[in-house]
Amino acid sequence: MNALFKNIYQHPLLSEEDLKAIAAIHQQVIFAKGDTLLKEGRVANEYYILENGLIRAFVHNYNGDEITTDFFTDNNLVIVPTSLFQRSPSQENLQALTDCVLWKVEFNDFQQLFHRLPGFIEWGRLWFTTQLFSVKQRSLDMIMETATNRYLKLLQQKPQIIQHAPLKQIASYLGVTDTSLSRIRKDITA
Amino acid sequence: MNALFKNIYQHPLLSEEDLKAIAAIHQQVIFAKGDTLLKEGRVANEYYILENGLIRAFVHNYNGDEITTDFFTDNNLVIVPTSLFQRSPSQENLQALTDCVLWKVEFNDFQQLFHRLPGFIEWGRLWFTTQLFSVKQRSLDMIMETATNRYLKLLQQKPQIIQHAPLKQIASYLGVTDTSLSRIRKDITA
DNA sequence: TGATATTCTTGCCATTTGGCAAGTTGTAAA
DNA sequence: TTTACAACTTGCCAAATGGCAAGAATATCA
Repeated sequence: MNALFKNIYQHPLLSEEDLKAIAAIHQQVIFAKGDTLLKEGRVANEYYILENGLIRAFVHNYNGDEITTDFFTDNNLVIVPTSLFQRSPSQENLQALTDCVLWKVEFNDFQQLFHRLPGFIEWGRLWFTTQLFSVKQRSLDMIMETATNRYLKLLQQKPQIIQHAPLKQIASYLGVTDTSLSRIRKDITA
Repeated sequence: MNALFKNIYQHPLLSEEDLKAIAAIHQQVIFAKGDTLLKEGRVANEYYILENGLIRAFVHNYNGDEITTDFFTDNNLVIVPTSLFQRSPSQENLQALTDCVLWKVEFNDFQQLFHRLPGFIEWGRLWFTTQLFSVKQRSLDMIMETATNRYLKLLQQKPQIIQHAPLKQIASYLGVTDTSLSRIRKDITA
C-alpha cells in the first residue's frame, strides 16, 4: 500500500511525514465489474487511486451513443476534475470494466491537507500539467496519426484494454466506428 | 488595466488587496506581428496575459510541417504549462499573428506570490480545471463533430482568427488539409 | 447445458477527405 | 509599378472511413 502512494504522490517537496498524512486520508473501496463509480449529472465528491483493475470514462453524444473518453489502469488517478473542483454536475460517467481495488479520497479531507502542505500543492500543479500535456497529445494524435497508429499506440500504452474493453468502446475512444476498428485489427494481424 | 486583471484573476477567495499584489507582478510587453514569444527547445520562464492581439501556438510534425495547436485572443492567458512548471524545454512555439499588447509574469515572482495567497492557489487549480475541460472538449469535437462543424464552432468562439490567421494554420488546427478547408468554406457560403 | 443477447467480422457501396497540380488572387518589397 | 512570393481555389482521382445488414463467434444467465 505504501508503495502505491509513494508512486503516485512523488514530489521533492513531499517528506515521509507528509506522505503518511496523505496516505491517511485514503480509504480502500472495492467495485465489481460493471459498477458505476460516478454517474453523469451527479457532483463528484471524491477521487480515487486505482490499485488494481480497469475503469473507463464515457459521455453520451446527441444520439445517446456512448463515447469513451478515457481508460484508467493500475496506479492511475481516477478523477473528474471539473466536477470535483468546480463542485458541478459531471458530464462524464465512470464505470468499472473489471473488478477494481481503489483508494478513495473525500474532497474535504483532500482540501484541508492540500492547503496545509506546500509540497502537496506543487504536486497537484504538476499533476495537472501532466494531464494537460497528455490530453493535448491526444488531440494532436487525432490530427497527426492514422486510426491504425492511434490503435497501436493505445495497445502499447494500455494493453490491458484489449482483454477487458469491448471493441466498440475502444473504437469510440479512437474516433472510429467499430466496423473500421475491426478492419484495422484484421489488417494488423495480416 | 485593472479591469483586465480583475477579469482574469476572478475568485471568491481573492481580495482587492490580493489582486493588487497580483497586478504588481505584471509588466507590460509589446510584440510585433510575426514575433516569436517562445521558441521550441527553450524553457519558458514566464506567462502572459494577452490584453490585445492574436497569438498562435504550433508544433512541428515528422515532415517538419507546422501544426497549429492553439489560438489565443483578448483576455486569454498565454502559457505553455509543461515548460513553465516542469522547467523543461518547450515543444511548442508561440507566435504573434498581429501586433500584441501583453502583460508578462516571471515564474519566480509568480511562484512566491502563489504560495503566499491561498486564493491564488485555488484560482490556479480552477484555471487548470477549465483548461483541462476545454482541451478534452477539443478531443471530443475531433471525434463527434464534422470538419465543417469544427470550423463553424471555431468561428463562433474566435472570429478574429479569420482575419489574421492564414487558412493553412486554421486547417491544421482543425485537423484537415488546407484544400479541404477551402472547400468547406465554399460549401458554407453556398 | 441450452437459450439469448452481445460482440465481432465481413461484403457492398456511399461519403468524406487527401494529394497533386494548375491557375487565380492578393500582398509586400524592390 | 513591377516583380516575386505567399495564400487561396479548383479539378481530377485515390485513399480512408462510414453505414447498413447479414452472419459468425462469444459471453451470460437461467
